[in-house]
Order: sequence, then structure tokens, then C-alpha cells
Amino acid sequence: MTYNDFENCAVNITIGMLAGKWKPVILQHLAAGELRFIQLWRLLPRVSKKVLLEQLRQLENDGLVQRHEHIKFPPEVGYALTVKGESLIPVLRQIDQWARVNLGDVKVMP
Amino acid sequence: MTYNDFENCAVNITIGMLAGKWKPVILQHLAAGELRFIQLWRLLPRVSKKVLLEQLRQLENDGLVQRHEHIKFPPEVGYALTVKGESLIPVLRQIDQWARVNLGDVKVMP
DNA sequence: TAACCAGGATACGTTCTGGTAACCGGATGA
DNA sequence: TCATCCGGTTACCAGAACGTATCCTGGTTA
Repeated sequence: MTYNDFENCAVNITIGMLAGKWKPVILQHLAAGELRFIQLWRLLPRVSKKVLLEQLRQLENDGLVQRHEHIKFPPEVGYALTVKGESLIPVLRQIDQWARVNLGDVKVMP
Repeated sequence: MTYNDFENCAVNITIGMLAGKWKPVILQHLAAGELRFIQLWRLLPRVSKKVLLEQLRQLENDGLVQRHEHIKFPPEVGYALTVKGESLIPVLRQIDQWARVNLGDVKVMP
């Protein structure tokens, strides 16, 4: 087992999938169920549409989130966790538990 | 519970502590015991001293790693996990487990 | 007619991250 | 005398990440 290569380090790859500034927050919101783009955007008032979109696209490319486009007007697009994305939630929850114990006064998962 | 703020999201903070390109690899190596700087550097042949040092300093600032300086010549400095750092290893291991199941053909923790 | 809606695209600028290369101190061995 | 050792610093640079502002579509509403 050599993980002297960061590219082949499974932990590194996974962390990389979560390392976007808003990704953990997005995943935790979607854990409660599908949300439309505009809903997510309103929940995260300090992120621009462009950045939110970038984060969602990356999560989509990594197979954690899926996009549902409903042909309507005005447009309506839902984002939801994939099975893979849902399987990551317990991991996030463990990270949250760790933080609860080891970090100071920080807000945590519900 | 509002984690609409990425700064207050425990998961985000923790991911941020792990998000350096070489940090998971470093932590996993140190999980086996203290290593001297040069040993670590030789294990990670593709990283420069400068970058390795940056990663170690950040891990140190986050309280995951501690530096032991032995006054000698040539210099001798050891890096080891702190208690907090060790407590993170099971979390990394769970991330690794997740990756083993959900990612393709990727090298994993020992 | 004009403003507005949701979801996005685009241009542009700044900051952060990682990378290279050269250098240092001062004991030791050839 | 000179290179070598280890841990570290410095200057400099490229690219990624993140941010702001503006624009678009094409139905609906005022």
C-alpha cells in the first residue's frame, strides 16, 4: 500500500470532493430532501449564483448530487442527493461528531 | 441549527483542516508513529520541502500534529500526531471505507 | 409596455494554493 | 578545502478558487 501519491489516496480524493467552500453545507441541506436551485440559493444568502452553480456542478460530476430539470416557465430545476451522496451523509455526521468533541464552540449538524 | 454560514459549519471546518493536497497522506503516515522531517519528505518524493513544511505547519496550527525539535547537528525534528490528530484517524478510516465502496479502483489505507 | 421570474452564462478581477529554484547555517567526513 | 548533511527560508510564478457585475430567455403579471 503506497499512498505517497496524493492522486491515489482514497481519503484525499474524497476530501477533494467535499472541499468546495459550500459543499458540505449544500450536502447537509440536500440531506433533508430535494431542493430547487432558488431555494438552495435563498438558504445560502452569501453565495453568488455562479459559485453555487459551480459547486453543484462539481458535486454532480462527482456523482453525489443529481439535477432534475422540469420543463416549465419560469424554469424549475431540482437538486437532490444521489444514492452515493446519501451514503456520504453518515460520514459527514461522523465528521460532525468529531468536530463537536474536538473543536470549540461551533455550530453542528442537526 | 443554521449552517448557512460556511464558517460555522463544523464539517466544513474539519474538511478545511484536511483539504491540503498532502495532508491526508501525511496524517496517514504519521498514524504509524513519529517521523522526522526528512523521512516524511523521502516518503513523499514529489513534494517540495517548502510545500511539505507548509502542510505540516498548518496541521500544527490546527492542533493535529506536533513538532519535536531536538537540538543537534545536523538538525533533527520529529513530527507526530497529537491526541486530537490521533482521534481523527478513525474518521479518516471511515472516509477510506466509504471510498473503497463508492469509488472505483483506488488505493486505500493500510 | 415594462418589470419580473428562475436558472444560468459570461467577463473580469482578486486571493489562495501549490510549485520551482536558489540559498543558508554549521558540524562532519573525504 | 570542500562537499555533504537536515531543516528551513526566500523570491518568484502559474493556475485554481472564489467573488462581483451584467446579461440572457421567454412566459407572467402589473
